Amino acid sequence: MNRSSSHSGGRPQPATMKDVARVAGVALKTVSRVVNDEPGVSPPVRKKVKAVIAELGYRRNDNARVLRIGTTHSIGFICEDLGEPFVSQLIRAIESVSIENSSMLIVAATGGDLEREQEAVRALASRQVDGLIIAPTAHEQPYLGRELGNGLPVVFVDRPSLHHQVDAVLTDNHAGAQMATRQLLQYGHRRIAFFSNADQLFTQVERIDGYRQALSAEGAPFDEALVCSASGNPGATLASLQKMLALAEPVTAAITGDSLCTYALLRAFKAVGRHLPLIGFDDFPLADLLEPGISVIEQNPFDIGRVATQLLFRRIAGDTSPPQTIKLGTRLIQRGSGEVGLPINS
Amino acid sequence: MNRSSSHSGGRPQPATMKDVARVAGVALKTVSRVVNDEPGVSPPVRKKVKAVIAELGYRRNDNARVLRIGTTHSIGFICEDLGEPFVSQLIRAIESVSIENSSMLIVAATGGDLEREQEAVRALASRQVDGLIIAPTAHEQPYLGRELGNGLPVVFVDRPSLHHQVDAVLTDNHAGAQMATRQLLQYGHRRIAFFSNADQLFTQVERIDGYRQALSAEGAPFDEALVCSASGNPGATLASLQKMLALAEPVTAAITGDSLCTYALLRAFKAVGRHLPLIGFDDFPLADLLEPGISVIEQNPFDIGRVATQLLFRRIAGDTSPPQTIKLGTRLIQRGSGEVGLPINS
DNA sequence: CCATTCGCTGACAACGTTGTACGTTTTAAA
DNA sequence: TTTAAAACGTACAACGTTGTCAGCGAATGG
Repeated sequence: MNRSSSHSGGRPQPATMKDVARVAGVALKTVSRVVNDEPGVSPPVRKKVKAVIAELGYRRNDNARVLRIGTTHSIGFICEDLGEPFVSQLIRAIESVSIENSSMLIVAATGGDLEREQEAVRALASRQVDGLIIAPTAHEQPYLGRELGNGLPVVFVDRPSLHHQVDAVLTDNHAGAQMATRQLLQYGHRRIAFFSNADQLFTQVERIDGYRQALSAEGAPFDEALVCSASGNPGATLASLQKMLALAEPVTAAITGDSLCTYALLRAFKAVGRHLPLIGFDDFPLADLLEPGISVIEQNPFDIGRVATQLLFRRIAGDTSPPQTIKLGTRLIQRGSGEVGLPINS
Repeated sequence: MNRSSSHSGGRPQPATMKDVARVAGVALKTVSRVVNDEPGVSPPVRKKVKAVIAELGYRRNDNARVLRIGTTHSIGFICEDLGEPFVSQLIRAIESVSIENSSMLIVAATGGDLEREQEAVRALASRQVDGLIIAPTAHEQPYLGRELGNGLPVVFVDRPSLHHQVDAVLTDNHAGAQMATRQLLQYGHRRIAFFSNADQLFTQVERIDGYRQALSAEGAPFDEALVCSASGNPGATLASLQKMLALAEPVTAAITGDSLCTYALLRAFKAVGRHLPLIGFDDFPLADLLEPGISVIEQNPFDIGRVATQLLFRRIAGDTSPPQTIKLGTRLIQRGSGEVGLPINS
């Protein structure tokens, strides 16, 4: 059979070490030594082998290698949607740290479906990834026990695992929301709305909780009527806003749970012809160019990814200290030259 | 040695088919048949084997499988920066089509370094990916010959390969820029600037070329002084803009080469206190909420990724028709209620 | 001159899986 | 009952690589 590189139709069979050995007239193991830069091969033989390798276009088959060696030098990343800006920065960081540790990155999206999440974990585990980074969809990962039991290192990002003792790297959502709320309270606001898009989502729950806690710490009443939890939908956001403005004690400021909510609320502001002081979770491009500029609580997805991946590689290297949860701080970026602090009704 | 799942310290050895066979008291191949749902195993035996699999937490080792079967069911994606919004949508599409074809996606970033690009191709090829999607950094891929010779299917996205006969899926940058230019010309503009961020980049070259061609088709002179090619840098953009405004025949409208340029130019507008009619390449969130709304030429990175990946899987399936270049159209999104069409100097 | 070391090379088994070939038992048809 | 075929089960070799060990000649030491 033709095992050479370029000529003849069909998909040519790539050359193997055996082929190289045969053509070079040496033993298989000698080729292996040359390929892996191992000592014990005389310069002339080494040169000859290298020439044949180039001639045949030989490339080492890492799958066979893995079978022998045991480690794949690859990690997996599982999330809901690879297209989100937050995830995009996560991936960038994960890949970058991964390459530093000479590993490759396999990504998988679940679309928020728990079954696909399980399927992804199964597939990645079958491929013998050295470790897994998961931005989980749900609170529970019933399928994860087997993998953890098999010793697969796993780090959660953005959201924790509630039922497994696993490393997690999260944003300090609670503190971030508190910071935003306190800021608005400090400028005299008492009727602060919270626009969230999914009130069962961990990050959103934490943020609403921080908001709530900051309110009560300042003696401001928490009002269910000032919480909108369908803010992914622009229509629902507008309706909510109108309702809140029509209250006996109308809303005077707002916090949004993520950038989609911020977008939706900004559109609602435009629709009602009125702009309220607003602090949004997540920074977004051009936030400073809008009139007024939008203040935000900035998370740092790149850092989350970086820290998580570094932790993962420590686990892969054998670190068996107890699982830890790392919370990364947020930053309040004030924009709009004090808009946030405008007195009520201005 | 302990090959069971959970107890005992250290990293436990995962169970193998051999272990399952031994514990279940059947032959290796019988376990293989059960695992792969092949016929030829009686229900009681099948049940017994499944029970042992669950008991030992056995999981098939796909690397060994690959060695036998030959196909890894994985594809690779190589780009400059995994964090770009454009790339993010590409990945989303590629992963999605990949999963439909029961393949996983391995991603690699090059940071624009040709050597790392080569390294990534080498690594992915060594891992025996079934195919490769590349958003190339440079015009040349000197290293690619070996892989193509070895029969590795490759599809380029966003930018073509100039020296290899390879499939490519691109945006019709030329037509998009022409469309934008014609639109501005139609409203009477003759002094249209082009703000690009890298004039040697394929996409930017194409766009400038389209712009240039549309100008000359309408008898409008092309003026080197109206082209800024360092527009990634906000400072340079501002300086350019000021220079263009100070010309004897000053600029009256602008086209930007990508969203970063758009951002930079918008900031420059703000800095000089003057807003020119603008059509930007690439849509961006909130473009409609700015005052005035920003018109854009919209590309569709998701479609590019989808089409490219579908093409790749056709190649993987054995399609040997000649390499093709697919250009996807753009769409002009008009915003700002006619701002684009405002007469000069309004 | 023999014994020992050293540098180089090769034969072979193993990694975990699947395809092939061939037994053995059960079932159905003659 | 006999015969054929189906159903079930097993043994073995291969996929491409690397670790182990042994062999060989030459150089070194006594």
